[in-house]
Amino acid sequence: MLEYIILGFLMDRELSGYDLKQTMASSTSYFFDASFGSIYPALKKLETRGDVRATEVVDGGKFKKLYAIQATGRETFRAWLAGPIPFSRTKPDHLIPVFFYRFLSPEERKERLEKLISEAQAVLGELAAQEEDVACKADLYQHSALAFGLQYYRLVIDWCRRLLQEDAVTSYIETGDGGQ
Amino acid sequence: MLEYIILGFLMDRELSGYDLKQTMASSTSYFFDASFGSIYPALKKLETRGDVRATEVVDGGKFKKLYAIQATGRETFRAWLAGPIPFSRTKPDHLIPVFFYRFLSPEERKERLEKLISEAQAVLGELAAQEEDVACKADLYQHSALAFGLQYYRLVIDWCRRLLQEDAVTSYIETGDGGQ
DNA sequence: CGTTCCATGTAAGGCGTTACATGATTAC
DNA sequence: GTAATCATGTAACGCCTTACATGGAACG
Repeated sequence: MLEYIILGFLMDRELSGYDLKQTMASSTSYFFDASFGSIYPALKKLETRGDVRATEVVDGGKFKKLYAIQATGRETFRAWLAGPIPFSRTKPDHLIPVFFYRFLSPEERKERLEKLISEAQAVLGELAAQEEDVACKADLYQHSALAFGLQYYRLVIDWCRRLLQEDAVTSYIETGDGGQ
Repeated sequence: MLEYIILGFLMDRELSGYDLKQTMASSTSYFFDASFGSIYPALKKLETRGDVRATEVVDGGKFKKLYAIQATGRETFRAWLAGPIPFSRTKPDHLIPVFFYRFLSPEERKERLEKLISEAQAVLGELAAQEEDVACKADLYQHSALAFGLQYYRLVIDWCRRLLQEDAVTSYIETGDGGQ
């Protein structure tokens, strides 16, 4: 996962390991964050694979290794972003690809979001079923945890639907044909 | 984490590794789940430590190892539940202790929930600040991810407040003094 | 009599963290 | 001059997953 996120950030501009850490801290830290201990080895691995290439520079008297994404890296990233991303119940992983949705076509985005909605609805259905047979044997706190789960998945679904709508409007404005 | 959750489930009744897996699947799987590959070694570790004790039984012609929590195990669990649990931004870990809140006193619950609220508010504040300086340079999708974060933390805060209130009412009914 | 479910466990490996080690530059 | 920040990296370890290995019982 980390490797793809790094590639995603490098899609826009060259960054060092330190830059990546800072970028994450100020943009994705509420759903994804990584330590230096995982960022640096990940960059090394990406370089070995040829997905990125490092340039050693001195910027303002400071030594830096700037990593630039290569053609194969862009391909790796695209393939990951366009491919199926397993739905996680225990982490808001669905936010990660969304962060990079600008690299997908309107059709691909629509497909992804609709899939996300159906997956979230499936879990919501399960939780709703749990709520019924749990109402008697569960205590206030277990019930409250379940209530959180229900609200959480409703939030996910509403949020996806809103994004789907906004995206359709934006695509319409940009292309004049609603992405058809 | 897993070890404590196992202890939490064993607080009520004896369970086997298989039972634990099933119990999680039908109660905590939307915020916590574990595979057999982690459950069995965890039980072994807990047994070595003396927190649980196993009894081999034959139930309906099927071999089973039922684990019973011991006094030291109850103490271990209590200490974990009453102690500070690091706030995670990337996982809804805050739900885990709540699931076992019945083992805390009303005062402890109140303290925990208030702390959770203040931690969530701190993150919400950060995200709100991000939203302002990000509004121009972020695209629809990055902005949407941030919007999800904002709504998520609002949900966490509202949910904590509601639980805090419900808990106060329940404690009042049960003890007749609101837990004072 | 084969498939599914019950039930326990191990081995290898992935993916990440914390703590450590190093050194330059900047700010006070 | 010393503390904070910038910057890179390694080593040890934690904690979990997947895949595998095994075997009995129940269902049709």
